[in-house]
Amino acid sequence: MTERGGTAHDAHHLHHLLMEVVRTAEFALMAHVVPGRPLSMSQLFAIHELDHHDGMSQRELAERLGLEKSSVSRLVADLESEGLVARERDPGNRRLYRLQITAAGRRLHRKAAEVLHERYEGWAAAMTPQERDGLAAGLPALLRVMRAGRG
Amino acid sequence: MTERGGTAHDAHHLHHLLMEVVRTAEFALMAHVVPGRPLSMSQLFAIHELDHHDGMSQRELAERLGLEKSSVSRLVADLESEGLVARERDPGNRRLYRLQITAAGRRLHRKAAEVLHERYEGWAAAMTPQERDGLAAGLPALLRVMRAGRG
DNA sequence: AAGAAAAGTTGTACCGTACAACTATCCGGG
DNA sequence: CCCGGATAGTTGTACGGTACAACTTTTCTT
Repeated sequence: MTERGGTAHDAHHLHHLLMEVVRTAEFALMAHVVPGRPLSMSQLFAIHELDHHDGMSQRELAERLGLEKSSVSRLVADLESEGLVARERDPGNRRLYRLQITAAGRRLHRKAAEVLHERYEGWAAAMTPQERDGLAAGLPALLRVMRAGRG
Repeated sequence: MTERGGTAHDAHHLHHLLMEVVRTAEFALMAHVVPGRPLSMSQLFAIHELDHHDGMSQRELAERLGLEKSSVSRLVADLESEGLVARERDPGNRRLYRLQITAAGRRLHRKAAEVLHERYEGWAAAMTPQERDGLAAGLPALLRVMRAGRG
């Protein structure tokens, strides 16, 4: 790694940091989100989307989640079997489902959001204001540039 | 942004950001690291560790990677079968291996580091200095607090 | 020397995912 | 009106990455 200019060292440093974040964050974020109910990140995302956009089709959900339709088919089937979402065929187009979160699904989502909120607040409290501000500025930027790289 | 204990909004905001980062970063980081040779993140980590600490045992590697010894056993067996690492029993304690990266392993690591370095520099170039500095301060802090959360 | 501990291996299972082939429904041009 | 193609979803299957438990081999302790 030839050090030329200020960013070369940064690059090396941040490359390690990023890999560590990827390896650490999923667990730190997702572990024990809801006490008796293990939730995968995709499940949580799905519930979140469904709580915000009622009546989505599975195709649309798949797009939002970045998953294949078959994966979503099974994902939703799971959630349905636990009573977290309801699927009804669209009467005007019986090919597609109108997905609706149930009351139980909403409760779960609310609970998860609560837990995650508290978790984040614990983390935030353990950071300095500069660190928090740094993240608040840096993470969106990071997402922006990572996404720009590969459409 | 975070001053005055107004962390509630931040918490919500950053919770989403984090989840997005987790979902985005692995792909953005790991895709096409070495042209003809798909590498998992754990494999890359392993090669990195082995290039820095010669003669590690599998147990030690497992610790560093945060993986179970059986997973590492198979991981290393793979790398060995591709000629990227060599294992020899320690003559002074034949229970354990002394893992050594091979010349080919070193070349691969160097290549991967190069690609990732360029990739990061592309990202860095698309960020403002504040954003870069923010990440440089925020990511280590994030790791610190996420790790503190669990033993 | 006996038994516990340590390093690694193997069998098995699970989760999340993708891809391909399939069914069911709908739509538009002959 | 019907048929071919598009669209939504399902099912079969496979794979990568991981963990856990049971096992072997070697070493350490008493």
